[in-house]
Amino acid sequence: MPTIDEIAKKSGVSRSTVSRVLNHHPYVSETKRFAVMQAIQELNYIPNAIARQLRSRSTRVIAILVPDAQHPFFSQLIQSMSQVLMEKGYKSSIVQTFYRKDIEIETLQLLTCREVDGVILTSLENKWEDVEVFLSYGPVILCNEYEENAPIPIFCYDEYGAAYKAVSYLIQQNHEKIGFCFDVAHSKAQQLRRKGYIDALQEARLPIKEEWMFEGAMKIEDGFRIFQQIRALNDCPTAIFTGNDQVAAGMIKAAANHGWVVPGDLAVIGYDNQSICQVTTPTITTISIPIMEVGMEAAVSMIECLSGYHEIKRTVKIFTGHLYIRESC
Amino acid sequence: MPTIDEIAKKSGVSRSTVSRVLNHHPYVSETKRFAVMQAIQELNYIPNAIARQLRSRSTRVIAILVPDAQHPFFSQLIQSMSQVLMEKGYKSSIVQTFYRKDIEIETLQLLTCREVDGVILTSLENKWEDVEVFLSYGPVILCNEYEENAPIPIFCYDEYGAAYKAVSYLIQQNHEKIGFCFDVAHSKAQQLRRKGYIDALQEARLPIKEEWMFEGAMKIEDGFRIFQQIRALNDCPTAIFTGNDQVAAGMIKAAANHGWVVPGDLAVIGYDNQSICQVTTPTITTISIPIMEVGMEAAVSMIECLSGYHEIKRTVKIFTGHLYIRESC
DNA sequence: CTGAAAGCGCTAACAG
DNA sequence: CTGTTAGCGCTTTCAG
Repeated sequence: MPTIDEIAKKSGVSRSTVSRVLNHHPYVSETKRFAVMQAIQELNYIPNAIARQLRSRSTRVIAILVPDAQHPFFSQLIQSMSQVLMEKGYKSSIVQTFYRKDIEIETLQLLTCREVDGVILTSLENKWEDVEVFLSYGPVILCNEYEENAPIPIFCYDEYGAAYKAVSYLIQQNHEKIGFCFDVAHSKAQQLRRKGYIDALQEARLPIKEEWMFEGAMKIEDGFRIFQQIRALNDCPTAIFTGNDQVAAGMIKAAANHGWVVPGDLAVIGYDNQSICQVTTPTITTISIPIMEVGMEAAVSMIECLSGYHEIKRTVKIFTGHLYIRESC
Repeated sequence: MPTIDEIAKKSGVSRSTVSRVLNHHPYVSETKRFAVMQAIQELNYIPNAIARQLRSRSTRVIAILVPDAQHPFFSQLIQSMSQVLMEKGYKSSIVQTFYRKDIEIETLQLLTCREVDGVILTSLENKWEDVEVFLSYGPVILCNEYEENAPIPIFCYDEYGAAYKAVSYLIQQNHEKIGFCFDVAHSKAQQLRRKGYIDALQEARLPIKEEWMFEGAMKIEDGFRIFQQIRALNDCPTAIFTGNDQVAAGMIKAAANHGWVVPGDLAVIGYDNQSICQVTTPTITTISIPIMEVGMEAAVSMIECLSGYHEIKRTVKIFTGHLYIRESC
């Protein structure tokens, strides 16, 4: 593995000159540039990235934190962010928290020790105070999560509005007993959704029952499980806002397997508008949100923060979801 | 951002001593260790990771190359690999090739410039000769792809056997016109699958028609599209080996939308045994393969290569898939 | 047990 | 236009 010094020696120039041609500086004579290029070719030289990073104090790596890379929602976010970052010459380091606080903090520490240039959080496991201390070390961006007063760029959905819209639609269909699913209780985004759900019910003077709210709703299997929980209830909801399409798909299938008719016996509404909505029977009515767009905007914003064109300050961009009606309610 | 020198100064020792306590060396007096620890605490010091990496010539970062992080198959692989790597103190840098040759090469170059310690390839876009040149710079592992003679660890599925098994099952059900889907033609794994498909047909003296083989089969939408292609054929197959569950799900739904009965009018068989198999109507008969296990083993193997316990040599571990019968054929 | 010194590979003033 | 020089922050001999 040749170093810059070997190139310098071989091409008969100083190491600065080699560095200059490497970095496309002007003011290098054609002769020397050529000699250097040739040596680089011959020795098959590639500059050591770590040494450069130490010098330049920048790694061009962005950490993207997700709870679970396997979930379609997050993998879509990862895909869109990575693509934008790559196009701009940044690499993305994906870290899964598995909903664990400690992993989130450890990753933020990569900022402190200069191993990454920035961090994009797609969920928030810790209290904001515990995250805030890292802000002085580099840009942190919130995407898909909301935090009151956080002085950073935030890209999120109108969770309140989406839930309100979904539940209102169910009410409009004459449902009076409506359930709600969420993933983790500590998420602000989920709390906003819950508020939308409750407000819609309250305005319609419909019953609000704790036993109609189900935690841990992320995957198809959770849909199976929650259907069983519903079935076991004395007083079952007739409609449910599942919070994501995977859960909706699982619930629809579990219901069918037990002879329930969807939407007749149980109306189901999803969230995200993923492809899976189109392949279940019945197909899934859902909240359509611009996942890729949000990922891309967050990535662009990160790059802007890093280019230092403007100081990092609180900006909140809220993306609106709209109801996409199919067959499940 | 304090450096090791500031800690040294503050705690009244040399920078070597600070380094020693940082690295849990023995032979540091309790008094000094304590003083250093205190200074670290007070100044909130975290060692600069890049400087360490430059010194130690190791980044503890593994690049994981996937064509598309959004596809459930690859996101499962990513998840399992990342988890194992994280547990062993490695970070994973996910790079999507989007099936592009140049991105694959660029990522392998990260090995050359020491920015990553190893590379795991979950697909292979370039000719092997073009990848081989990077082997001298660090461990490269093949996972989910096969390459004759590559002198590296390979973890893959018995693609030939799986396809043969699936197609034989369809033949057993008295199908005589059987179609085949694949993602990209240059993949060795896909070529092996195709061979299994063709051999099974040949042994049963069944017709082999190029027009029953469909390229670009990756996602639900591809299932929709390929169904349309099938429908447009003068002579339609009565059964199809879709190569992945997403495509199977899409095809089943498209068929139903056009009044076809699955499996009556078209028998469909998937691959991967993902959760989606359980939510379609009919549910999907598929080839079940141990995706997570393969990912984990590949990650473990990478760590072993890096620990240098044994030299890197060709090892081929083939995982067997088995037929998981549900309703779609 | 501890400190001085050398250097990982590269960049960027600075002075020609 | 080019070379010398001084580090980036850390680890690790090598002598005490």
